[in-house]
Amino acid sequence: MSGAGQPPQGAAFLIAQVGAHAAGRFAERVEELGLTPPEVGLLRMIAGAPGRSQQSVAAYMGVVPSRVVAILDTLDHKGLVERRQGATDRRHHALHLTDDGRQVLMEMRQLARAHDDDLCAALDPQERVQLAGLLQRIADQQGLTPGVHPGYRQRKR
Amino acid sequence: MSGAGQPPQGAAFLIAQVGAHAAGRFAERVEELGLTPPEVGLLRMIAGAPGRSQQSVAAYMGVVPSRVVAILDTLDHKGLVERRQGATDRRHHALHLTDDGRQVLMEMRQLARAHDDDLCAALDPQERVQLAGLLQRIADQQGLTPGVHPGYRQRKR
DNA sequence: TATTGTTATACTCTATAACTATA
DNA sequence: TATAGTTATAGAGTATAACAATA
Repeated sequence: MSGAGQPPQGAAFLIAQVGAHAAGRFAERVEELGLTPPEVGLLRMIAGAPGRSQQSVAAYMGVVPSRVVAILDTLDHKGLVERRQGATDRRHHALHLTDDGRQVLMEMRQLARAHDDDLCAALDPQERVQLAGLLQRIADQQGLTPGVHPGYRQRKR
Repeated sequence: MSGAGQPPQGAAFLIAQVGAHAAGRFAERVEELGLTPPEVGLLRMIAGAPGRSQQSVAAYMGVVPSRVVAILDTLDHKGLVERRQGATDRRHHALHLTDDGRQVLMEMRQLARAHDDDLCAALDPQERVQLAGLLQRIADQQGLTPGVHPGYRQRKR
């Protein structure tokens, strides 16, 4: 019942704490679309740069190629993406969204906006921009890849 | 190689992205102390409120009691915590840090400060306070428990 | 021989459920 | 009968490694 009586948290802990909360809430929301966060990430990636190979996407997302196969299998099975076999090199599969995939992506973006609004309900619009600006600068300085969530990443070294 | 060409990220995504990065970096750091993030969380919890039972700690951290047993076993084996059997009710184990545990906790706090500095290297001191303030307000409004990282949480509903 | 994608396997983390000892 | 802690088990998520097809 009683608090832990600790000193005020540093920025790093707060970022990790609120970040994990945000990721969890987002996962709950996209579950209503029948998607998992890794699937959403892959969908967004393909939408932003259609035609890329699985190896390329795996490298960009920082996951192992076999992981992309697994995620892609579920998206493929749901009819949201297609793997088009390369004409010049038949080993390559060019990744594209289907019409259904584009539709789901739009719903997902709408949901993401609602998620954003809920999470930032404590802030006024100006503060929200301020927060995003500060975080973006940290992201840049830390060398994070834009649009890539490190949550489902390959272990380092 | 090319970016994904997406629109600028919303605050929620940035929080989750930078938060996951921060958690990952922190995990790498405490690994040098031979600790995992859940172990660190439990250490901090016991330090902040010594003598609590395992059930009480489990409820506060939002994890299942058997999870506390597992984390506690490793901390116990490392000689950082002790379970003192309750005098009035012998089912209760009152949790306390050992001298070694207090020592490790101090090292951990030093390490946390360095982590904080590294993560916020892009910001000046004033901006850092500003960021922490904005995040704290979100944490409060979202009902997050102070000092509890939701990363290793019980699944909801 | 090297590369793309795939399959098979193992490992880690966490929760659920059954169990024990106390109350 | 109920509660604190424990043990046993299972599931989800992810990586590693072996493999097949193609270059």
